[in-house]
Amino acid sequence: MSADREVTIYDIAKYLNVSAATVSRGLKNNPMISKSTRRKIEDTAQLLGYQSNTFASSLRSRQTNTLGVLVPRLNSHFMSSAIAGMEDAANRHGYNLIIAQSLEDVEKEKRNAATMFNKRVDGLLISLSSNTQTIRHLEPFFKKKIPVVFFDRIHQHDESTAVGINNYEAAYNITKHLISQGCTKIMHLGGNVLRNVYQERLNGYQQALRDHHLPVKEKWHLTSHLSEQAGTDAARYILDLPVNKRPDAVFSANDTAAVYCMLALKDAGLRIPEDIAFAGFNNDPISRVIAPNLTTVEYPGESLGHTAATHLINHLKGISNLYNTNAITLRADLVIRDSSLKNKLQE
Amino acid sequence: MSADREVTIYDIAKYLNVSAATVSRGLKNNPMISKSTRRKIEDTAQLLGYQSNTFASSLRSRQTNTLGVLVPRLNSHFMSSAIAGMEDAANRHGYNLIIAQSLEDVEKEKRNAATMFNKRVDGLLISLSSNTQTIRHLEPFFKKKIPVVFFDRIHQHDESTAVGINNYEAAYNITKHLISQGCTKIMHLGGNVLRNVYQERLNGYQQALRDHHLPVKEKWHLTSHLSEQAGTDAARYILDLPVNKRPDAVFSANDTAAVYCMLALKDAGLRIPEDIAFAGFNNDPISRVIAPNLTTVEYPGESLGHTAATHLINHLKGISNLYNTNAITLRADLVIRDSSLKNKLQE
DNA sequence: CTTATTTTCGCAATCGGTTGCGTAAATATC
DNA sequence: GATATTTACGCAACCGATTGCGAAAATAAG
Repeated sequence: MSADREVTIYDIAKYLNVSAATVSRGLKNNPMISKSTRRKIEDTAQLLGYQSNTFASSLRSRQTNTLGVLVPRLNSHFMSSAIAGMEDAANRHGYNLIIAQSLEDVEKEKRNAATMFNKRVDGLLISLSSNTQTIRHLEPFFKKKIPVVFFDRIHQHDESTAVGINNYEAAYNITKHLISQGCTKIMHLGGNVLRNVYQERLNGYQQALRDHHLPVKEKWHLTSHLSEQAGTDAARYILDLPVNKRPDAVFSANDTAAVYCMLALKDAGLRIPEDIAFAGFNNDPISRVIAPNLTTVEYPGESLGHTAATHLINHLKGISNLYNTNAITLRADLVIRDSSLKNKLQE
Repeated sequence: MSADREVTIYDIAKYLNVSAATVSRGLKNNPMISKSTRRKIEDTAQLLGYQSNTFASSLRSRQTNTLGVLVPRLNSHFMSSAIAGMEDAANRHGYNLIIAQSLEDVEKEKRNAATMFNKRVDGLLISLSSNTQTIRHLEPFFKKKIPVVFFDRIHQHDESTAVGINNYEAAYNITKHLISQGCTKIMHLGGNVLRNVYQERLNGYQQALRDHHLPVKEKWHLTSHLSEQAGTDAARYILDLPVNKRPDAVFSANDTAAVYCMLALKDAGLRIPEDIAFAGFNNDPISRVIAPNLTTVEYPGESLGHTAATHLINHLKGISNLYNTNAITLRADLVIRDSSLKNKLQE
């Protein structure tokens, strides 16, 4: 009854006059142990209130059933959905998640990676911070053959899988859509091109312009953190242009910037989509609240997280081999809404 | 150079001709070890590429530097902000977070609690699932003196602290505000009253009505999951009422339901706030995007998470004692916006 | 009733740090 | 210069579960 002393397999062993080895095996349903003693062990464990000690187990067996998750920020709709998906997949297979955020700071990312390594996570799920240049800080993982899966913000690497969408294609298609609506002066609000997602969205946007013989102007490409403020600033930028030089459409690399740009332009009296059409990216909840509803790209956070985690776990369980899979690309459909439908009346 | 063999303190010890005990102490900056050998140990650790093994440490020292976080859902703005705050606080003090979600299911909450216990978290941060009745599944924590901090969805308990806001007061004040705008028929969209937050908001709403001699009608109190669908359903409910029986204001226990109710009512031609005023709860991003902007209560997720985690860590470090603190109440101010300002023109 | 197999289990080493206690060396005290 | 303190470190026993290998017990084969 003493509160501090832990109940161990030795207590169960003593109680049943068997060895700790037998108890250990019995608890793990090892077929080596007879059905009857296995039952007795389980019953006694229940009776004594035994709780397995994960450390002791991890120390010896060299596996933790824990996955590390390293993200730039936790509090965005996309990211929290992705993590929800991961948690669901992990939980389903008996894994736990250790989560840390880099807050877009490489140094913190490095420290967090080191911590995860020290905690001996069985695998790592990572989305890079905006200013990460190399992934040398992940070397310890590669060296020790700890599987790494990149998601969303990817880095090409031979020994890991990248889970995401075809950003190029999505951006290309949404730009094409704007062009099909009669827009010819399309501006792009982009993120740091150090990150593949923003680089690819920029590329898709530019290629669509070129393919439709529209000019690619540097003035129409604004780079920012895609924050609310960035959206508002972009609106200011547009309003400061001479009226005849203003874009007739904006494609933003996320919904937040798009929405706050729209809000400011609406305040200034511009009509959407008549004066200026809008398209975003992510299908964030705010895109369905803004008036008019924002055309965007469905970025399936939850299933992306679920897929990434499941892929990692399958590798750990030996069901599949991660090293053979270079990339997993999820479907990311266009969600056409009123913010870009200039031809609505005609149709 | 063999890839599998781990570098341990014994390797460092052998390299420097000292004992492993000295290395262990040196690595932890134990003053018992001289400055010079401490430096040598650190240098050698660096040289050999030593990475501490957390399990071995946890096994012996009986502490994991890990906090368990158990929430109903990860992917809401409030919750992901709270977790971001916790992560920040934890990281600052050398703690890690293990996160799991109950998906509003008690059984999953129980299983997750057991897992966290087995993982020997140093402390637990929990927000209850909507249908949790008792907290017997947390008994192992209390018995073993593992500190538990409730946040948001609280349960009163002698040996744990509850971190949240004064829901009663906030609801009272926001209802009072609606009354001050001339509203007399105020409807309430509430959540499951099993959870304190929804019970208290309901109480505050009702008391405000009574204090202003307004009737408290059961018909004007809808209980739901406060989802988007619930908001839309509430709108349907309102529209189905005879025009002269319709409420002239809605106070929703969250912003999501409020916003989707607004959208549906606007579609039906009702004017906000002229025909029907609106107030929500949480200050979710969508509340600043909907037109007109939604009056709401600022629920500071990030600082709430930060506070809860810091409080827990301070207890663990012996800086303060959690058992002395019954509750921590954060400020939750009203955010008055256009959705409720009927007197705007007059003012 | 032997001998060969299969089942079922125990022994003991191991995983990698941590820590109470003891002691030699270094420094201080008178 | 002898004794009292302080400093710096080593010894060895843990922490609690896992697992290769060997062996006893139970069952099958002849």
